[in-house]
Amino acid sequence: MAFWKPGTVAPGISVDREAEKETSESLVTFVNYGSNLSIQQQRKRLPIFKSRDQILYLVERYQTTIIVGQTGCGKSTQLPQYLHEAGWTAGDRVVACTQPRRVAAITVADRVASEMNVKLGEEVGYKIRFEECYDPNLTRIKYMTDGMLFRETFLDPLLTQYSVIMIDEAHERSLYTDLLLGILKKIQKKRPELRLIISSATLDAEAFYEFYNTNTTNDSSKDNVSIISLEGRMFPVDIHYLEESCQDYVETTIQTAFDIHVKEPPGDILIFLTGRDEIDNTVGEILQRATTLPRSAMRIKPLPIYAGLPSEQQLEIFEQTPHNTRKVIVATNIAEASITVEGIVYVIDCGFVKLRAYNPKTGMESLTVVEISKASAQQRAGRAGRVMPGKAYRLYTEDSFYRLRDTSIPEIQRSNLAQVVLHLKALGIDNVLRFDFMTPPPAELMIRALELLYSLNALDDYGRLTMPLGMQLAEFPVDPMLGKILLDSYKFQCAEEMLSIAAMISVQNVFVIPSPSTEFEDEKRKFAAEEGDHITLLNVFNAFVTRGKKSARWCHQHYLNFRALSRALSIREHLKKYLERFEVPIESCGNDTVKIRKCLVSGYFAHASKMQPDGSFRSIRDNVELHVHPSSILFTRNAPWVIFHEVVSTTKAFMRELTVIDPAWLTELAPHFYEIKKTSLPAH
DNA sequence: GAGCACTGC
Repeated sequence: MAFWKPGTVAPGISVDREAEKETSESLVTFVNYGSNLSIQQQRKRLPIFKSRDQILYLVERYQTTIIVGQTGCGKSTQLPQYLHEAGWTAGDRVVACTQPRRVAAITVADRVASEMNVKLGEEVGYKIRFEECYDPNLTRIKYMTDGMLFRETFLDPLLTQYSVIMIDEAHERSLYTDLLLGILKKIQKKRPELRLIISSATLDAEAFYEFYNTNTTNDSSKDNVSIISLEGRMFPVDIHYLEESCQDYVETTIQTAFDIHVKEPPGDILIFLTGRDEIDNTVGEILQRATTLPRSAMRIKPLPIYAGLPSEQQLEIFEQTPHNTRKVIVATNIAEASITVEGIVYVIDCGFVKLRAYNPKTGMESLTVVEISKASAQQRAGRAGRVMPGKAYRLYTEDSFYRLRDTSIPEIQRSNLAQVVLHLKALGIDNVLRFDFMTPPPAELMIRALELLYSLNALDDYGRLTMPLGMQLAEFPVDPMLGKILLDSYKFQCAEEMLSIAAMISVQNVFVIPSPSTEFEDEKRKFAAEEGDHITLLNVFNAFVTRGKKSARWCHQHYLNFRALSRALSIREHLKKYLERFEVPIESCGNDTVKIRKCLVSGYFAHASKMQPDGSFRSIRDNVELHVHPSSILFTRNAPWVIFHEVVSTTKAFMRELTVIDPAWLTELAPHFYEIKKTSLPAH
C-alpha cells in the first residue's frame, strides 16, 4: 500500500511533546546509568538542568507553574529535587508529586532516592494503595498516585504539610487528576503560599493556564500563572499517512507490518489495535503468513499484549528475540502510556481506541471503538523514537488526522459520578453542580449520580450526606452500591462472604480464557453456582485461599488469573479494615446463599431485570432490553429474575455479573424504590 | 445464542 511522506522536514521533531516518559512505567525496567559520570554530573547533563534556575524563579514568583516537558527531559525526577535543594522542604514541609499510575510512583521514587543516595522510604518515599513507603517525620519528597493525594484531603482538607504539589502527567486527565485540579484551586484561595506545578502536554497547556489564572485585568504582570516549555530528548519520527482511507484496518495493519519487515532495516514494530479479538487474529495471521517468507529472510515474531493477558505472557514482550528475528508487538492502548518497550523503531497506528462511556439516561456504560485524538496519535508515534530515529505509519489520511479532536474527552465527563459526588459532599462541597471543574461534566451525569445516592439513602431530602451511612459510603473505597451491601451485610450475618464478593467484583479478568476455550469452560464449571456469578466468584475466591493455597501454579491449572486473585486478597483486607472501623459485625453465614443474595439485593435493587419469553431480559427500572453476557454462568441457564452488577453495551446491552433472585425480595428490601412499580411485579 | 480498552482509592 502507499504511504505518503509529507514534506521533507521530519515532522517527528514535534512528535510526542506531551510524552513524558522518563517515568518509565514498564513492567520490567532496564536502567542504564550509563557512563562513568557521577550521578551529579549526569543530572547536570539532563535538558531540564539548563532551566533549573528559571523554573525555581517561576515557582517562587507564581502560584502555579505549568511545565510543558518533552520526553526524557527529567522533570518527574529532577524538579522535586531542585525544590528540595532550594529549600521548599525546610521546616518539615513536603514536596508532593502525583502520578496517574502506581508503578510510576514507585519507579520514580526509587530512582530519585538512588540519585540522592538515600534509602527509599526516608527522605524520598512513595504512597500508593496497599503500599506505603515513607516516613511522616523524615520524608521530604513524596511520590504518590493522584487518587492517594485526593484521599488525603479527607484527613487534611488544606493539605497543610505540602509546600509544593506537582501534578505529573496532567494531560492524561485521569478522574482523580481532574478532581485534584479543582480542589487545589480551591485550596490556593485559602493557602496563597501553596505552589502548584502542572506538568502537561503542549496541546492543552493553555487550558491549564486559563483555569488557574485569576488575573482579570489586561495587565499580564498581575498573572499568577506561568508557562515554561522544556526541550526533550526524543529522536525524530517520520510520519507516514495513507493516501486513501482503508476499508479494513486489521488487514492493512498486517500488510504494513510485512512491508516494513521486507523493506526496512532491523528494528522492532509496535502495532496499536483496539481489543483482544483483533490482536489475537492479527498475531495468528502474521504467524500464518510468516511461513511464506523466503528462507533467507529475517524471521518475524508477533507477540500480543493487553491487560487481560496473564503476567507470564505479558512479560514475553520484554524478552530479547533470537538473532535475526524482528519482534512485532500487537497491543491495545496499554502500550500508549502504561507499558514501555525499548527497541521499537516502527509504529503502526490504526487510529482507533476502545473507550468506555457512561450514558446517564440509561445508567448504562458502553464500550465502543472511537477515533483517537491528535494527542494520542502523537503519543503513539513517539513510541518509535525512544532509541533511534523511527517511523510511524498511520492507517488514515493526513486529512483525517487534522479532523481528529485535539485531546480525548476527560474521564470525568464520561463516567458514573456517584463516587465523585459522594467525595465532594464529604469535603463539604454541597453544591456539586457548581464545583469549579476544569471541564465540568454534563449536568445529567451529576443528576443521575444524585438520584442513585438518594435511592441508597446516602443523601437526604436536602441533598446532604446522611450520617453515618452517607459519610461511610464516601470514605469507603468501593462503588456506592457495593459499599451499601457491605454496610448492610450484618443484617444477613454475611460480611465475610460479601467482603470476598466485593473484592472479586472489583478486579478484572479473573478467568484466563485460552483461544480454543473448551477446556476452560470445563474448569470454570467446577466453580459454577446455579445462583449465578457472585456466588461463583465467591467459590473461586474460597478455593484459591483453601485448596489453591494462594498459589500461582494452582491458578494456572484452573485457568485463573493469579495477579487478579492476589489483588482481590489485598482489596478484601483493605475493605475489611474499613468495616471494622465502621464497627460492622463480621460474621459468616456459611453456605446460606439466600442470605447472600438478599444482601446483594439490598444494594443492587435498582439493577433488577426480568426474563422475556424470547430469552432476552428487560430492566425493571427503565424497561430497557438487556442480554446475559456470554461470560456469565447464567448464559446457558434459565433465570426468570436477576440482579446484575453492570451493563456494558458492545454489540448489545450485556448484563455482567448476574445473580438469580426472588422478585419478592425487591419489595421486601427496597420498598421505597419499588412501591410505584409494584404492578410490574408478580403477585406473591 | 456468543464476548470482555485502561487506570485508580
